[in-house]
Amino acid sequence: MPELPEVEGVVQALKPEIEGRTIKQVQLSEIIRFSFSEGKQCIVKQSEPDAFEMALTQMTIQKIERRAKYIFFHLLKEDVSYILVSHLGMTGAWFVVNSPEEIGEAKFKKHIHATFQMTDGGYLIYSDIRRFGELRFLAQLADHAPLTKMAPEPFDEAASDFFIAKSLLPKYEKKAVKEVIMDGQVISGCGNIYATEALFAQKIHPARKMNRISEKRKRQLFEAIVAVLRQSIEAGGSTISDYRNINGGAGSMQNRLKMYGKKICPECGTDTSQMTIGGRTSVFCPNCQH
DNA sequence: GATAAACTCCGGTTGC
DNA sequence: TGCAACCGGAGTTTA
Repeated sequence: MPELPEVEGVVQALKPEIEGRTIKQVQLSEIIRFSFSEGKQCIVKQSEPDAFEMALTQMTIQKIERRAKYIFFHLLKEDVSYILVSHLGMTGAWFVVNSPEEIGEAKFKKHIHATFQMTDGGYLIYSDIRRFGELRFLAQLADHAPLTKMAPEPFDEAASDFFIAKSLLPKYEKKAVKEVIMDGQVISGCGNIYATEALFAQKIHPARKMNRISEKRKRQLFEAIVAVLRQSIEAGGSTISDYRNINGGAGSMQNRLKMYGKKICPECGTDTSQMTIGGRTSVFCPNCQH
């Protein structure tokens, strides 16, 4: 499942391939169309499928950037700018190919949901096995309110102070630390994998209440999150489950994970424990983490 | 009104 | 071999 480092890898791979190119034609899948006719917004949000395809035709992709776990495609048509917001959900993947047939893995080829044919030939393709991802065409980010409520990028100078301030709010102070750090309105881009790793690195129990952690420890935890995110970006992300980069390739961070998905603590050899926190499976060492 | 918990989307994977 | 249970970002709905 793609988290911030994986999305960063996708964006870095897409940039040289796609920036500056113009979309000739867009084709959405029959599943998207059928779901829409049933009243559901499958992958494509806030737009009718026909309107989405029409709107993106002749758009030039000026710039691609990552924000939290989102990909922003900055678009331009007839001097007016727009944004295509993409979230990969659990199983979304982008491919840049000369023909859709080039997608090697059957399960990705089978679940193609958006095909962007470019004016210079070639295709930008969005595939999504479980359809948890989203494509949202907007005139401006404010047209989707949650995007304006995101915490700053964890690498921003102000992000640590932002985290401290948020953690003191009544809404968060009595919650489990893991639930808080995974909230995109508190810290951007920290999903289950990296929250698990950072809490283990800091020997903090994932269920510990926020108000039972000192400011100093909170700042240390924040730094641990930033460190593990940076390390993972350098390693090309974690290849777990259905994440692939745009070449269908794999990162290596999964080999460096110390607690996520582990049965035994690598530090002390104790069997790890599991519990559900904020609706998510959480792994920790009952001996090391307090 | 603010907050929280429940619910929704889905198919590959796992376990019986 | 078949089949039900399970999992999870982020948004929406219900309590």
